[in-house]
Amino acid sequence: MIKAVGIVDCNSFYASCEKIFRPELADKPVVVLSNNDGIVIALSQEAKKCGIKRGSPLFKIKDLVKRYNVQVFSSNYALYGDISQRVFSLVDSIVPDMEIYSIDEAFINFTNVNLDLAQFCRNLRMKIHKGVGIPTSIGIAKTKTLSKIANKIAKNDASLRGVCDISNMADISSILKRVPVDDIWGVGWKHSERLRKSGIETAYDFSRANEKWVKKHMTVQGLRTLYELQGKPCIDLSTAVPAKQSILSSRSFGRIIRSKEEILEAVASYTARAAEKMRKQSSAANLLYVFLRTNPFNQTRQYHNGVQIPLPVPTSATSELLSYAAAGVEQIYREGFDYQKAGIMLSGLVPCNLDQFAMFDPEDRQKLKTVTVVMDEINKKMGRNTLFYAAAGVKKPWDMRREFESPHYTTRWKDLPGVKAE
DNA sequence: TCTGGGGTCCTAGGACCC
DNA sequence: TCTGGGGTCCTAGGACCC
Repeated sequence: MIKAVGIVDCNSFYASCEKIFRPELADKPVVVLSNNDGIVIALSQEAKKCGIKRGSPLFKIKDLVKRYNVQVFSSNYALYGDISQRVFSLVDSIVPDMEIYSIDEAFINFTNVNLDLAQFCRNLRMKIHKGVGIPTSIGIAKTKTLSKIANKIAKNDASLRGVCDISNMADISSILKRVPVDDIWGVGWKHSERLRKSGIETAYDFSRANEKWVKKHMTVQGLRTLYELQGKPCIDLSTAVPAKQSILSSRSFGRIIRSKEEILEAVASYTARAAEKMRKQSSAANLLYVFLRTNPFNQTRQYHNGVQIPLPVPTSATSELLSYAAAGVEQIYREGFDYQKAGIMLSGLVPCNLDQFAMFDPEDRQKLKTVTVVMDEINKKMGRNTLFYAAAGVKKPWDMRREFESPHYTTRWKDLPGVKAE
């Protein structure tokens, strides 16, 4: 039996998405910023060559942007989500079995497949590039963790033409010796520091580390990573998309906010978004968590606080959640702070459609259901926030900055790219 | 002036029960 | 008032990912 797993990873995904509709940017440096145009979260190969790093605040790279004429974009998640769907529905139509892992990555199951995997994957890449316009890299190995390592090699070695297959290699120790511990999937900043202190510098060292020590300091998750590096699969491929267990909606404000009224509006708007996401997966929440905080990077007086509110009956109705969220804000808000961020989290999610209702329930659920369904339908058809609750405010002084936003080419009718008639 | 947002998994420790 | 082990359930917080 052949046991192999592949990972398809879109190169510089957000930056590549922006390039699709702007062919003249094909070989130009492009960066994409976080919400509020704060830091760089994605950058094209060309931008990397200019010396720009992921995570840099925009104000710190202003000079480089100017000198190299770097194209700057605010993040446009509607566009990225749509392109992602196109990429992976194409992949899904070609491969035997896959698991979407993130917006720009999917694992492929090659167990019991009799194919020249490298050749198959080179074809797959080509089809994605031709069909959607996104460049990808593919790594193939015996386990997920090793496939991530192979993927990195594919990205960095042009002679491999985007695909690296190490699934058949009898001895991969020479490869593992070249991978620093902090490049291992599942080993983050904290653990790599501790590992280095114990003399474990590379993936090879880690694969031979003491199991008890690893379990003690890195829990069973660390142990799984260790086995995976040894070629023993421990992290399953799960092709079904599991329902989310919690849903978070939070934002830094476009500017400092002091008044309770504006916080209430912002939180109401986040609540509406979270509730919408929750209904999309047919869940209802048992628990609502609201938090707000000042900017931890500033020297100003700090205040972080949050409150958990148990909901008497699991619900997904926006109007109902709004009133609990507002009560939460009332509880934790203190006058006299420069607030920078707020958010809400819905958790204790249970499967539920709006047809169900509890006995002894004070709310008129039939009415709530009708209102909610109609609003969701209209917003889906006409664009987000066509209909919204007044509690979310109209002026939105707290809304994020997006100075460099690209048009919503694929998700907003009026932004469809035009074709000029001759 | 300016530093993202949205998730998951795991464990330790407290509350509570018998 | 003091004494004890053992079990379950829940939550906060840490670590990780993209």
